[in-house]
Amino acid sequence: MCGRYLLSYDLEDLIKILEERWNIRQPNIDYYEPSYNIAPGQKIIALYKENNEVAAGSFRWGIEPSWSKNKSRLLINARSETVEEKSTFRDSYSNRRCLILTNGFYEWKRNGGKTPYYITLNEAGLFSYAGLWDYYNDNGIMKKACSILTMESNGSMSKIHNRMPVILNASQEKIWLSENYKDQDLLNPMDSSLLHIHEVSSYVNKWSNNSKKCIEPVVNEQISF
DNA sequence: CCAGACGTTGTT
DNA sequence: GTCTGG
DNA sequence: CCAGACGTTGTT
DNA sequence: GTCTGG
Repeated sequence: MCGRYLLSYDLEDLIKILEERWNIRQPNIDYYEPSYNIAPGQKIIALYKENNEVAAGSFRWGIEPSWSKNKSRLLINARSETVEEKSTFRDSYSNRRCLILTNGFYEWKRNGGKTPYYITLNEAGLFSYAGLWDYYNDNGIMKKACSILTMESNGSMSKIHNRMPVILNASQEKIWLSENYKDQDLLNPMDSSLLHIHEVSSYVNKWSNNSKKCIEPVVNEQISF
């Protein structure tokens, strides 16, 4: 699963990357703070198609279906295996795919307790998760929310957790956002040998802890006699 | 037809 | 809203 | 995802 | 345990 991640670039650097890599000149970002600890419900940045152009926009992390009575139960993930058939996601899958910008995520390994790990893509810097978006009604104002697709973990990721986010490479990103995307087998693309993983401290557990300390490696102390 | 679920994860 | 189950 | 709350009434 | 909030 993917329930906590980061996007820690300064706004200036992020805007530069958006222009160089996506030719986005006027990102429609109404709120951004660099974060080492993005939690469900927060404002995040994603790329989506608007007027047939790739645009950057602000989204809430967590889709809330229009019929939902329990407004606080956000759908932060969507299973890639079933996204085409589930009524909650099917329309978004057809018409509202997005790329959720990131430079790494966290996963907790259950082992009696829970140990957090920081996972990133080797040398890639900024990358993205395949996502879906939909509108939600915020006191009469329609706003955008999104979910991160998940897939079965493979390789070293499966030692930590059985699920991982769907990560797309540059060419897959373009296909994912294209209007004529059909089922091009993009939902299970990541070879986790490309991922770099290291243990971090439980400092990251608390969402309000938002600093570089979240991603600092923990070296397990050897107990010597 | 109406009633009830509709999502994911982890844990049990 | 839309689908499934009875 | 994890952390933290989880209840009511009356009085200040 | 289960729900809410970030």
